[in-house]
This record gives sequence, structure tokens and C-alpha cells, in this order.
Amino acid sequence: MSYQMPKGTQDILPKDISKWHQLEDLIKQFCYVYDYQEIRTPMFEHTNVFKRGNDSSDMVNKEMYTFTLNNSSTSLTLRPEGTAGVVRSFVENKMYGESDLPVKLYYVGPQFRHERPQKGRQRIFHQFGVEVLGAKNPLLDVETIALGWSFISALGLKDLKVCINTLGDDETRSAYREALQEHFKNDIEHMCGDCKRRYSQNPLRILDCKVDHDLEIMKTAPKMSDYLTKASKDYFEQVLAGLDALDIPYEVDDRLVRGLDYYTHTVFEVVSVNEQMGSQSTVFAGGRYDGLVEYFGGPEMSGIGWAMGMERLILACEGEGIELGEQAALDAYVICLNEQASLAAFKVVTMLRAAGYRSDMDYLNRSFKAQFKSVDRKQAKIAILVGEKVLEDGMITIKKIEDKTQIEVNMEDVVDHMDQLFEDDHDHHEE
RNA sequence: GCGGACGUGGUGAAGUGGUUAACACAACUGGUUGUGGUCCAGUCAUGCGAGGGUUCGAUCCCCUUCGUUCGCCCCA
Repeated sequence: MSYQMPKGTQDILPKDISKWHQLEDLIKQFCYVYDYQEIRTPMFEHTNVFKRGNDSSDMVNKEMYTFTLNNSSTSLTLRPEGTAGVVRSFVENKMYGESDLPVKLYYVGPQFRHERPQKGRQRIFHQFGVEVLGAKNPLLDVETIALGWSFISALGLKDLKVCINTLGDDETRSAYREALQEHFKNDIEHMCGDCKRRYSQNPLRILDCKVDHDLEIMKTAPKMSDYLTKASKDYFEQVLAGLDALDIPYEVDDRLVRGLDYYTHTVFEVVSVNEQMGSQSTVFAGGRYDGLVEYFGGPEMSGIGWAMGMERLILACEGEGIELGEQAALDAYVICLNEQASLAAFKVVTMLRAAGYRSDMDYLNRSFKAQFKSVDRKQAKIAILVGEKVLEDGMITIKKIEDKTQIEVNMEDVVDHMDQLFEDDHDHHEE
């Protein structure tokens, strides 16, 4: 009989929307300054855009909202992440040919994952992400991180740290893969089910297993850094040098491998260390991907990008006591003291609105007292009283809440008087 | 997918196997205050997530289910 929203979804209510507006505005500013352009891709794509080859991630294998409609055999999937759709679009629209390279893009929008909800994790959540396609330059790895880092710094967030690592190139990865498989060969039988699966699919992920974390065999595992090719090592060092140059603090974490299988070279996570974040503390994370553009049928081009969880960003701000979004006060609230005068009151509000004053009035024929309470609640700067007098000679009362002064004016002149009052106000502020 | 906690009016939140489900805030109405923010009075859950069961009788006991929340896993 009663309806409720699906598990893991949430309404963003008017009382909270100004937080989102503020964040979105700031995102646009930063992306503008960094010369990134917004792209909006579909909320759903063909399933194979997300489910590619031998992807071993839970996100792709267990958490996607996949559906087939009517008699169609087409399988569609609600996007669980932003990168795949953006790269698909980049290739499909041949952006690799018509624009200056690299193409620098950003997106903001909902993502869908069928996970068990908890703090900082919803089934529909919002990500702000950037992707830079068509150039492989360590400075771009640094630039994207700098964009995110300066954005969250501008918000005032402090309890954050950048964890970074490199996965090297294909040569590095396959050599390291083999080394890991060799290393775990005799012990994999005694390790957890996930690790057994990872052993053949993506042995790198064994390293950040929480279950088997303390096994001796984990501690003696070969290190990625020993298998990096010269080129990969140089690349990573240049990335770190870039971060140093911009004074972005970081920690190299050689266990960091990330969940998505397409990453190569640089991978990073920016996590909040604020205790109020709960266990989902990654605010934004990403990395470089060498094979994706080609996978989607484009030329051999590298890309780098990251995604930021907006809900987590809000949590992080709340955790650090950063106030987001303030409700702007009303300029004028029109009180109608007489039902017969309501049309006149309505005209007054309309005039005020036409002049750009944020105004409202009572629509419930409430008592005088109740209407005045609305003035307080809505923090209106001006109360305008429309009574039976307006029917006789068109006179209404304008009351300035701040100092309780009031004047009687003809309703036709209400905008002029408002202009005057707000003019005075400005003078006051400038003094 | 696994585990813990929880689910009472707009909100916060008491409560008990048995005729009227505290209290506070908010809201609304009336009075008072020069036309509001003070103060006073009144009104506001046939219902205690939903569906079963036990019982003479359940919001309080049992089962199921839905949902919330926190953790694991995973990830942004």
C-alpha cells in the first residue's frame, strides 16, 4: 500500500540541494580553468561496453544492473562507472581525429551498482570524473591529480592523503604476473576462495587480499618495483617528480593495485583519514589505461582519469565540519490580511518577481500571525502587508524587518521602493 | 553474498501483554505583545514498517518479509 524507494537509493531533498549546486558550480569552475570540457554520455550502454573480455572485478561480474527489453536480444546495462562510456564515446565520435590532443573531458552524474549499501556506498550514487585521452605524458597524470587535489583543497578538506603506485606496462605486468603465480604456486591451495580465483585471473589482486593479508607467503611476495621495465620506472619517477613540484603530498604504496582491470602505469587513491568517513574512505581514485581506446576500436592511445564519489565528498566535508550550501534568504514576503485582497497581493509578488526580487506569499489564507512567522522562517528581508486598504486606494505597507521601519506606498510603486531599500542596504555594507 | 544493531506522529524520543500510546520540538488555531520572533491556552498517531502466528487480548512474545544502519567483501 505504501511506496518506498528501492534499497540503496535516496532522494536529494530541497534542503540539501544547495550543497550539490555548490559542488557542481565549483567543479565547473575548476574544469574551466584546467580546460576540461563536460561530456554527457548515456546512463545505460550496451552491456559489452562495461563487460569486457576477462574482466575480473566484482563490479562488472556481480554488481551490474543488466536488462533486456521486450523481444529484443540487446542486453543493456546501467552504467556502473564513467570511464568506459566516455572512451566509447571518444572512439565512436572519432574525437581522436578532430580535436587537439589530448582531449580533456569531465562528467558528473549518477552511477549504478548493485552492492550492499552502507555508509558512503549507495546503489545509485554520483561521480564527478575526468578523463584525458590521446596523450601519454606523466605531466598529465600529475595534472589530473592536481585538478582533483586542488578542488578538494578549495573546499577546505584537509584530512586526505594521496596513495600512489605504478602497475607498469604490459611487459612489466606479464613478467610480474608470472613471478607472482610462481611465488604462490604451492600455497594457493591454502588461501581464500577469492585468492584462488584471482590466482589465474588477476594475480595482482592477491596482494591486497584482506583475508590472507598476514600470511608469510604474502610478505615474501615479489615486488612490482623489481619487475618494472626501465621505461615504466622512468615514467613513474616523472609522475612523482611532478607531484613534488606541485607540493602535492603522497605516499607510494606498492600494494595498491585497484579494482578495475584496465589500469596500467599510474594508479592512485585519495582517501580521507577522517574517522567519520566509515570504512568507505576513498574520495577519488583512478589511473592510467593504455589499452582501452584501442579496445573500443580506436587508435592506440593512452588515457588517464579518475572518479570522485560525490556522496563521499559530502561526507568528508561533514566529517571535517565544512558547511556546504546556504539557503538564500527571501527578499520579500507578502502578507495578505484580507481574502478579498489576495489578488492584489498576488500582483505585488508578481511585480517583485519580474523585477528580480525573490518573493513569496501566503496561499493558505492563514492568520496574520502565521504569515508573519513565515516571514521569519524564510528569513525575508522585507515584509509587505496587503490589507483591505489596497482595495480602496491601492496602498500597501512595506516593512523592513531588520529595523522594523515601515512605510505606506501605492502598490504600483512597490518595486521602486524595494530598489531604494536595497540601495540603502548596499550603502550600509560599503561603509 | 555474509554478519551485527534497529524500524513508535512532521521531527526527536518514552513506553507497557489488557479500557484514553508519555514528554519535547515543529505546525495550526485563539488570547497577549503597537503588526511576527515572548508568554498562555487549545488542536495534532483508531495507530506503534508490512504480513502471518501465539493469546481471551499485542505496539510490546514468535516467524516471515520489507526497509534503515554499521561492518565484512568490494569500490568512488
